[in-house]
Amino acid sequence: MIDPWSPRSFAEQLADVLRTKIDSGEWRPGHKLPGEITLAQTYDVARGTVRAALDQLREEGRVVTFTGRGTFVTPEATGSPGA
Amino acid sequence: MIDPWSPRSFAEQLADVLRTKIDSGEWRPGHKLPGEITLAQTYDVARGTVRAALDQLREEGRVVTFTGRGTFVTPEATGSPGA
Amino acid sequence: MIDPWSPRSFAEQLADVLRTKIDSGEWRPGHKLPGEITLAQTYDVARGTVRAALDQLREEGRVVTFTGRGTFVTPEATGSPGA
Amino acid sequence: MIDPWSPRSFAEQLADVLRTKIDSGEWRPGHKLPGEITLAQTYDVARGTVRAALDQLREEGRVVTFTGRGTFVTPEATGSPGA
DNA sequence: GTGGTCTAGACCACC
DNA sequence: GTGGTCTAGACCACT
Repeated sequence: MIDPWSPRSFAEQLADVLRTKIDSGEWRPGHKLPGEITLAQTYDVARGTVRAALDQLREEGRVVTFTGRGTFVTPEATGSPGA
Repeated sequence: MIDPWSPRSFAEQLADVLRTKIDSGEWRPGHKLPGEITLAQTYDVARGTVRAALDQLREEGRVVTFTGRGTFVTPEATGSPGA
Repeated sequence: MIDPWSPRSFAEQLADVLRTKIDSGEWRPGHKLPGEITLAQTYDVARGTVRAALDQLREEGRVVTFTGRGTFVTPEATGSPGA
Repeated sequence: MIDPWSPRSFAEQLADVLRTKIDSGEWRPGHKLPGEITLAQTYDVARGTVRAALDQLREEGRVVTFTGRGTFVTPEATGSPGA
């Protein structure tokens, strides 16, 4: 899903992928995201890249993270309220 | 009552729930709290998490515990003196 | 080992039994005694009786007990220093 | 170094050991303590017990810990200013 | 019954 | 790598 030839950075691409899951409703409000390591393995990117992508989503208010607990989809972050 | 997606840890959430019962006067001074095991079952958390929550309330001076007897609401811990 | 027809109380008899194990060196300094429940089952006496016997040995300085840890033979409590 | 027959709990004993290293100046201000897992292995106790010991030293102001970095001796925690 | 201590393991974000 | 949180279980003395 991450395209090395894309003009967008890995982090941006990963953020796009995750953002889509959130906005599409695949990951609903309150959903617990996979851990950083799992995401890194799943998309074959470095952990730093995962952190950069999550930083972006955090700034957008789509996810919130809590030390020792995990990263979660913000309750009000869904683009498709229906579904 | 414990929300895994809350920004607060399980222990903090449980402390919040218990603190509210105390401050609201639902549990009046001298009231004996449910046992640690009962609380763990009631809120579906581990006993260690219950103890962490009670540790917090103990530091706040809202409850006192006696080995072999239980945990009780401190005489001066109520927010609603009336009732 | 506890004789219902003995003129000595169950607690005294149990204390005698345990004291012998200590003084004889069978239970050496630092030895951790069986738990109260185990002792009660082993000698077929009530837990209160076990506590009474242990109280006696504590007064004699032969054992020390710590909440949540257990009861131990006092380091200097052996009658047979040799062994 | 942790004595199961001590009158003090494992956590207290471990706190004693570490406190001595600090107060004696063996671990000077700013010194980074071994990680929790290392301490657990070194003293053969569970990590939870290590954390209980560190909690105590933290309350005493002898150490400070930073998530993801480690636990360090507080600048003012030394008993032997010279050395 | 109660709380107190300890174990062994897991998964998490942070650096 | 680090510490932070949580689980599930054990055994203990105390009341």
